Amino acid sequence: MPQLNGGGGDDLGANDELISFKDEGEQEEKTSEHVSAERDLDDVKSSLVNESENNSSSSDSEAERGPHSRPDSESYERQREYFAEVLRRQQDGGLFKTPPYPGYPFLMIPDLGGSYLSNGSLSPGARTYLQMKWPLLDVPSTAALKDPGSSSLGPLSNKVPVVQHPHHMHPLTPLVTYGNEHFSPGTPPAHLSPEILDPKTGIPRTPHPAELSPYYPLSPGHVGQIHHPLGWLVPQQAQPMYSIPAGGFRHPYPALAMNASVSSLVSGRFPAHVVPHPAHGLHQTGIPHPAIVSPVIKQEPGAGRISPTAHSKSPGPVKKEEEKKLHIKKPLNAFMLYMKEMRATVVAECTLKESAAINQILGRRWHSLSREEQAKYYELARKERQLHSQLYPGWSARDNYGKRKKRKRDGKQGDCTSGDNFLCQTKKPCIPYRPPEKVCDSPSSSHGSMLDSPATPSAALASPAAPAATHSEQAQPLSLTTKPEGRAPPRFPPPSKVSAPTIKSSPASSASGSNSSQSNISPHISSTGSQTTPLLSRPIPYTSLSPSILSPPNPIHKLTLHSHHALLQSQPLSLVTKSTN
DNA sequence: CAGCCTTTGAAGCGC
DNA sequence: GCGCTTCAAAGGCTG
Repeated sequence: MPQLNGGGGDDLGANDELISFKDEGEQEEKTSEHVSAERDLDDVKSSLVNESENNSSSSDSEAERGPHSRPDSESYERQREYFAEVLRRQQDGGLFKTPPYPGYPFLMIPDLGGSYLSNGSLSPGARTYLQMKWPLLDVPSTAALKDPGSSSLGPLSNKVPVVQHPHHMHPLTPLVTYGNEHFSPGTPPAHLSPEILDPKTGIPRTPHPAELSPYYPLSPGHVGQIHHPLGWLVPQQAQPMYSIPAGGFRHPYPALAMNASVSSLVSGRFPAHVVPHPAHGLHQTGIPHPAIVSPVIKQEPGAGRISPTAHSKSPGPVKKEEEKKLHIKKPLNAFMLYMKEMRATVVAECTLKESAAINQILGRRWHSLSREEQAKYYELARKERQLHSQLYPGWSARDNYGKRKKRKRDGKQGDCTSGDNFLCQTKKPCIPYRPPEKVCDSPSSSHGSMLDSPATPSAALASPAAPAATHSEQAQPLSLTTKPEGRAPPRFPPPSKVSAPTIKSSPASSASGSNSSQSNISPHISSTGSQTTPLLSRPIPYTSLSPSILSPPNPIHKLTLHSHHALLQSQPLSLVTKSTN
């Protein structure tokens, strides 16, 4: 299993906080394998990369030795250059002219414009190394690496050898939610272009996205690998929320991952260079934000589209046109992050695939989460919004309004006019969603009475981690119409009613001030009973699903089950969940 | 094949 | 300030 080694290199400076990932040699071996594929191109006998990788197992690390790892390394001056370059590149997009540190995967980009040595090998300066600050967790089959297409650097596809380890998610993994379409082949990073020359033509070209960032090479199939849902959050790992993970390549903001130190992320402070150029919405590194989606590319994922535009040097108008097409997605909220994280688990547990059903379960589980657990997601969401706003200062959620296909709201409302006005009072009709063959679907019939008890006791007891009180919260009565009967009142009483109104702007800040709000919870609990109003007499929604399934085992939940259903409580909730299978 | 379903939260808009 | 709407993810389903 992979291990985390705090502090990848003493010389990393800002990178000190990065975690060097070393898989007991396996990692480096695979990286070496990766590098070996490059040799098809430059036919290097004494591959510096390989050397560094092979030597990395020795006591001396490349990081420590720097350029002097090479026997012919001469001068102190060169060593100085080396570290200067390292530091500079760390702040400037992660490209190295010298082999990166061992333990960190990288892509070697031959710079054919550079000079060749007399022996035919590339001079050290003829390579550019794209440092991956997050180590490779796994490397794909050699077949993939030795794919002819990958032998030439240019076409390093998105399938570059990065596979996320299923059990170690990057803390930000759930943030990488902008789909795989981000890597739109277009949008050449201007400042990187000079760094990469087309291996065939020698003409400067725009690097393929995979060359720029390996953080998003995962196919959708890889994304859903099962892992401990909160593995990266659990305190015992003692990792900061935004620490570099063991497994994560898929940083939502690759550019930031490459440029901003973790501490900057955690603290919320962003180096000036992180702030993107407002004009085009791309980070300095040229790596598009994952939230940026080009509709065009989304429709035609084929790589063929890349580009005339990308390769052609015609910057001007065409480029602007493409930029106009960029779609910056909204940052994910806490629940979305949670869903991303937990979906695979729920799918595995319940053998469900339909997102609607899964989301129902996740919704219940979300409410059953402890305050602290939710707080983590709120914090993540807050940071994501923060990053998003940093990257796209001028972006507004309004920009995306109407970009989706218009929903058939008119149709729905038309239905309302036709009858069941009760259902029509809400945006979401209270029609239970029941996937046909739901293994996880619980004994809705046998335990229907469960619905009468507070759906999520913990929700009633635990105060939120302080999400910003939102309209959703304030409009909770509306939500109740789609929730189980007896659904707990809003866990997060509107600040305006409970605490300082200023909380709304900052979930995190409200989290810190949640204590004050917590004291106001019990009144809300008591009000639960009074909630048995017409609203609750509405058709029972999906929540016929057993709470034991919908909610993860939870002490509070157990307690409630005990009080309401001693029979069920007699067996562990987890068993109850399993038994449904 | 576009849109729906389903969840919560964030944000925008109109009143 | 409140209520409503839209969008964010996801993937099967539907017309």
